[in-house]
Amino acid sequence: MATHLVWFRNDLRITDNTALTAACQHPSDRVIALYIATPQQWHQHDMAAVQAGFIYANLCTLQQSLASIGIPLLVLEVNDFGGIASAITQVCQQHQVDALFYNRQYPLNERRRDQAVEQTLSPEVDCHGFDDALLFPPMSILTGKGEMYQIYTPFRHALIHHLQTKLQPVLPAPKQRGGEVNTTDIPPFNYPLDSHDAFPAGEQPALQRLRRFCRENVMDYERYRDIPAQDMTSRLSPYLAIGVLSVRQCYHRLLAESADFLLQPQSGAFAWFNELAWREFYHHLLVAWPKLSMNKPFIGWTERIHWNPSHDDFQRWCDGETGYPIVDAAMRQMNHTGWMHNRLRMIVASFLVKDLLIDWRRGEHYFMSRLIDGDLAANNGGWQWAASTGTDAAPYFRIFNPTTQGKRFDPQGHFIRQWLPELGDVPDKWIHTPHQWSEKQGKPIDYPTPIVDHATARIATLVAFEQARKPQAIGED
DNA sequence: GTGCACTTGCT
DNA sequence: GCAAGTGCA
Repeated sequence: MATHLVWFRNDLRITDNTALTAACQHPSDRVIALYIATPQQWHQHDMAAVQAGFIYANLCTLQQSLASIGIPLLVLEVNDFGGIASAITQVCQQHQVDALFYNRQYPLNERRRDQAVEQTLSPEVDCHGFDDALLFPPMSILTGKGEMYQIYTPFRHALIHHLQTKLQPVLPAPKQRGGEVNTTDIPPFNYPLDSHDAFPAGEQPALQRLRRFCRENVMDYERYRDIPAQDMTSRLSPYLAIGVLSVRQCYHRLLAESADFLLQPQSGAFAWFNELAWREFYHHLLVAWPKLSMNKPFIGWTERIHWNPSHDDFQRWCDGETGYPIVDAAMRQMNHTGWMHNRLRMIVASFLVKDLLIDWRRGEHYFMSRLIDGDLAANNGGWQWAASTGTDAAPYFRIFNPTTQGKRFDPQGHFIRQWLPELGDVPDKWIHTPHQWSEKQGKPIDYPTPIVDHATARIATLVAFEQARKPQAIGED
């Protein structure tokens, strides 16, 4: 009989958990689980209080579900990654652990942390890392030249090929083992913890939501996903971000409901699959190009852009006080709920970068500090896409018009009115340009005038990008 | 080399 | 129509 320690990190579930399953392979072995909170590290990574609260809530349900299969959960708190190796060593000595099991995390700091742990523990403790967080391990989906893709569409083609030939099945939760496990309440982390009713904690609510979405909503996803007032998105991102749900579970569930969706690129199921594929793409990218984890843009020359350093402009964007209703409503949705509709994320990101000419990294960090589904790879990928600094050739001269976007995706202003009650009197026709209505009527409204004129800002941004791209053209002749 | 294609737009 | 390059097969 051996003692196995399962170290939970971004995989707070017992179903389809590769490391947990491996640790439980032999019924006679003793299995204990461990989670280590790292408040200092979270702070450095701008983790949102809603996400920390969500982790805490899900850890509590994880403790229960682990107890139900006879596995006790230890929860420790260590300030940062530096203290983890010694903390785990101590646990291993206390419980006479023979082997450590964990699912790999791919960002740079996490990989370094795991290396340090393995070095410290070996050879007394066998360490087993598993690829579990993605459909396929990073650097396993490659071009003909053996390199990671830089363009999404060919990556997706290769991904589909892999899915059809070598995807792992979903793993069931391990069978119950050993005797009863007593649980005591997990003390709250030494970190701000917020919670929100919109995302109930636990694997069961997550799986229910997944099943329901794939059964009832996904067919309409292509048609309605861009309408924030409709809210036809899956709302599964918070669960995926901390691993309450696995992406394999999502894919298999989708396949169970729409067996041939890969043959129907127009279907809602395919559109949603695209989102899972984007997640996969961005995670693979982050591993292939470490600079992406180091605050660097993918396209080098964009480092030469002279960003607007304004603290005030940035703050107004953060607070939803820009005078562009769709932008402000979106920011207030995020500030109040910890979540923002995907279409709106693109709109507000484009606005910060292309209208205010503010460094995308400030927006990226702000998003992380507010989002319940904050995920380094997806968030960075999304921001670099919006800022035109990323892999895909989203030409920088393609700039969202916030008013046009608002009219297209929230025509009657249903979403805007939800978050900007001060615009209650503004007729639908003017809901995207309330200041114009106000002037016309001679009625003041309690809402800011636009922080910038879009047409003017657009030109300025084009110039700033063009100058950065061709610096030698300046001052010559 | 050679041709095709490139998330979600805008004036 | 833009506008321009280059990743990928």
